Amino acid sequence: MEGTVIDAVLTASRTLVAVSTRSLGAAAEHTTIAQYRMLVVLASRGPQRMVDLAAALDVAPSTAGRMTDRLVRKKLARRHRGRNDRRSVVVSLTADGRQVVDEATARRRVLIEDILAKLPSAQQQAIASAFETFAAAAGEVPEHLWPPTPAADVPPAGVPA
Amino acid sequence: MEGTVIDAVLTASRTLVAVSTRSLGAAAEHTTIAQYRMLVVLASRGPQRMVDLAAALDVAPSTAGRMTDRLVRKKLARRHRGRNDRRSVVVSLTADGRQVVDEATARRRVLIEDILAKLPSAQQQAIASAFETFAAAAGEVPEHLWPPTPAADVPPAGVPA
DNA sequence: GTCGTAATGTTGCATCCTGCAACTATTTAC
DNA sequence: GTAAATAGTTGCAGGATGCAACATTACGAC
Repeated sequence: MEGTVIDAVLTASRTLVAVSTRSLGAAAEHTTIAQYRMLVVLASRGPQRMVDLAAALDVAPSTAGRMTDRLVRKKLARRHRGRNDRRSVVVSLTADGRQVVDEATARRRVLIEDILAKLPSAQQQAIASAFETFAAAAGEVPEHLWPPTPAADVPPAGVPA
Repeated sequence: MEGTVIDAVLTASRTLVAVSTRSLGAAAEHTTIAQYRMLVVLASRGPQRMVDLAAALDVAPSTAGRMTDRLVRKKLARRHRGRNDRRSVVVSLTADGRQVVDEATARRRVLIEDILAKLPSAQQQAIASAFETFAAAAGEVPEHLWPPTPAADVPPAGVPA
């Protein structure tokens, strides 16, 4: 394959990674990147068991558990006991947690918009098309139907207390 | 501005952030992401004063200092005393440090190549063009002339010991 | 030249992130 | 009904991070 193409993607990659990082840095006052990643998973996939959450984040269950502790302390997430399987713990977003995710995404949009605003409309279209193609090849879910599930901000089913 | 364009970029952004993360996870055995970021800055900008390094990474000087401690312990970086300004400390890469950066970049190239390989050549060209335009608008240095300076792996000038 | 101020790093302290190993509570398989 | 697998939590250890306090060095005003 031609190296030039990869070079172009690699360059843009650095840009976007930087944008994402910045959108968080200035973001939620005291929400860390790790915590934000967890919020995003919960927002996009809905309430998750601890194990699945850990797997989605690619961290050890103990890490996911303690991260959940902190999010709960900040009222960004909740812990529920699974009723089918009483071993399991289900973590879900609170309204506050959802808001943090929404705001961060909004900030990122602004940063990207600032970059695109420098270009004529025709080039913006070309970029949209190319980026869509790329994301599709990578098997990513397109933004306009993201998050995949509305992710109801409630426990999976009636939980006693 | 049209939301669709931003959506496309945002989607591709998630893809690339994931790729970058993965290229490190499997990467240097015990080099963390933070350490890797520092190595990249040193590789791309050459030896840096502690203050500038901290600014480039957007962390506090104390963090940069302690991160440098760890990199030095692993023989990936060196500490020098500035001779013009004896307050300053200059950090530079060792050959080992440079190698870590090169290997991570190579891994990332492979991941991106895997994605692009699914597309016909024409689309690859379109992607290259669009990504270049985007990166240029963001003011990023293109990959084919990166790192900007050869970043000589030596102290800025004759340092006594 | 001397004194006050600014710049550069480092250290102490607190908090978060992380993984591994050990342990408890449940569930499932035989 | 007991053994094995699964789900979480806790103890322990090390890296990442920022803020405040401190020592050194440089620079500017006089």
